[in-house]
Amino acid sequence: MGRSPCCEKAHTNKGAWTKEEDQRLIDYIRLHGEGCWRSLPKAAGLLRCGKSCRLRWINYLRPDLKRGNFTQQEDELIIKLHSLLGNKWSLIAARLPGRTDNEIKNYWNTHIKRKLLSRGIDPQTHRPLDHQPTATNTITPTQLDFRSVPRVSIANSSLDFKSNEFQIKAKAESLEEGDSSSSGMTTDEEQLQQCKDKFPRNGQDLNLELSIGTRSFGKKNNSTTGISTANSADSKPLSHNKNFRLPEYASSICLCCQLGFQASENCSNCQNTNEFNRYC
DNA sequence: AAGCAGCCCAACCGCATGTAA
DNA sequence: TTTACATGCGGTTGGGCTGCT
Repeated sequence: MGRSPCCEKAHTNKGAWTKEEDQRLIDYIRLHGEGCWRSLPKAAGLLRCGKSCRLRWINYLRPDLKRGNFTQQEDELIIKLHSLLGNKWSLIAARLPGRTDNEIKNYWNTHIKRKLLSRGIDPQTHRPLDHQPTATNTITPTQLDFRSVPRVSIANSSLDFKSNEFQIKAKAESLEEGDSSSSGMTTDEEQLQQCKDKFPRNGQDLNLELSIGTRSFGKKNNSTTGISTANSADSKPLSHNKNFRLPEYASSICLCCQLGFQASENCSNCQNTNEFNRYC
């Protein structure tokens, strides 16, 4: 079954946005807020498709965007997050205040990939380039199908999906407590140790507690996984809900804080509850 | 100065997912 | 339960910019 186009393509502009179009979009959203992207172009007098308007707003016009170069801290945080989440750019962006998924994706492809390759690290697997995969290797983030699991959490460095269909074992905690110098260290443990060496903790312990939310905060519990969705609020887009406030769990899952990111003391995600900030 | 190649990034496209009817 | 629609995500593209010859 083919899908109908999202808009009437014959009468829409494409390509770069003009200043006038930008201003129209900004003015409209200031007056009416985000949401209902399909009808927005017509209402705002723009000859653009709704998706294009949404993208332009999210990636370029939003007032809370941080422009300019990525800092060294952001670089390292992106690398850490990518090693955990894979190409889940929206999840990564949710943990970098003021950065968009598109921006991070571009930055990854143009800078960080090269940087990791120069360090002799495979950007996809975060393993040494000469590493030969074995049958017992743990699953890399990019192999995870997050969509099949509505909400998962990585707590205490270990988790199971769907009754042991597969398992990730990140042993940072046990390494922390155990004797890493022992000759009995496994290959994975060695790699984790290397990873720990590569990413100094800025004086704090690395806590891998991580929760991954779906786009909408649905009402249902997932009985097959036994993992409940985050809240029971209205599942409409956040901007549609005038009573929207940051979910209660948000501060508990702020990964930039959990990772010991130095700037976390001032993490705007944890403090700011306006609707432009996504949960972090 | 002109031509070329490579890089960067804004924008597009197709697909997946959630939801309302 | 099914279907159509709206939205969001990730991969890809292409035009502009920059540096090199």
